[in-house]
Amino acid sequence: MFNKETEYALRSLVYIQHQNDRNIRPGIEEIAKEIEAPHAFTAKILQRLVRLGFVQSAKGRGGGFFFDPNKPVVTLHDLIQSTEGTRTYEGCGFGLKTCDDAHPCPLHFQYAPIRAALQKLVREESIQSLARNPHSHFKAATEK
Amino acid sequence: MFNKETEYALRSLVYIQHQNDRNIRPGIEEIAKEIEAPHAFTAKILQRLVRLGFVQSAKGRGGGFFFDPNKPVVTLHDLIQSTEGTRTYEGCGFGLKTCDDAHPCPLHFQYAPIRAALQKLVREESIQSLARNPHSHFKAATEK
DNA sequence: TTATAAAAGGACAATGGGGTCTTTTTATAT
DNA sequence: ATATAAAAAGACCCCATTGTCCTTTTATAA
Repeated sequence: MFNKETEYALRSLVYIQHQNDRNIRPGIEEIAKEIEAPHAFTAKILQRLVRLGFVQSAKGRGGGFFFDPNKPVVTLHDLIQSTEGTRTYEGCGFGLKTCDDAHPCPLHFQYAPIRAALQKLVREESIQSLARNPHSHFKAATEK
Repeated sequence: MFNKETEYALRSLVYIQHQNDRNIRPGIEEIAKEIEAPHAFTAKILQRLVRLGFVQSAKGRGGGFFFDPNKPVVTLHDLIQSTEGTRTYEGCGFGLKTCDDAHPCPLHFQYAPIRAALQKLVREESIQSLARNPHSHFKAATEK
């Protein structure tokens, strides 16, 4: 569904929140290993996410990544907006600049409800909701 | 939703079928102009689609692109498989190699039904069904 | 049979995605 | 204070996507 940067960002943040909930502030090596992503690239991505304020970091001994519990949750939509953009679930499936019920592309009435469901998903789910999802057993992640 | 190549391919083929239904075999200049895509790139894409047998072409004066009415319809899934691949609607939303009901990623139960709807869409809709869709007014297409 | 109209083919180029590697900065434990 | 552990920063690289442009082949109309 999403590109590598978004996937690594998503998995990293969920892992960080998951560990934070256990009073651990994981470092980049641990994160990259656990989510099965290249560590240098993951570092770059997290660096950006820290600059954007999605997550915080502490340098030096005992440092690592962590969330400020006082900040609002980070929705998938927030995250995706900052990485690959929302074209995937906000644009016209046919690629038209203007496409709506009044001027539909040939795919419009079939695609619109799916796109709406995607939008609902990314706006309702957050790093926190995923990290605390009792139905999932997220440990390591892998991709070809 | 899809990348440029897929979008241009999709719009080109739908336009060709639409014109064929009016006994016209459009040429590359006309197609590119109508779907608002770069003509040289569109030519490259159509060249590939001809080689793959999705559509046919005639060289020389009075030439152009056309579908063989005796061939089976080209589903969106067929087309997408030949361009960007089906990762968008077949992979795990979280990027896990293995993710199913038994070993779900944190997004699995929310994403699975949407992915299934996407798969249904691309398998049920075809170039032909889109070209003949009475509810759409596809003329020109545009994208930023 | 020759000029012309069209698609096919191939070389090239810009941009962004997906990375690596090394150095620098910062914090902390000793 | 100093060695050490960590994140930050920046230079660099490869390749796929997204194109352009020029030449060649093929068909047809005149």
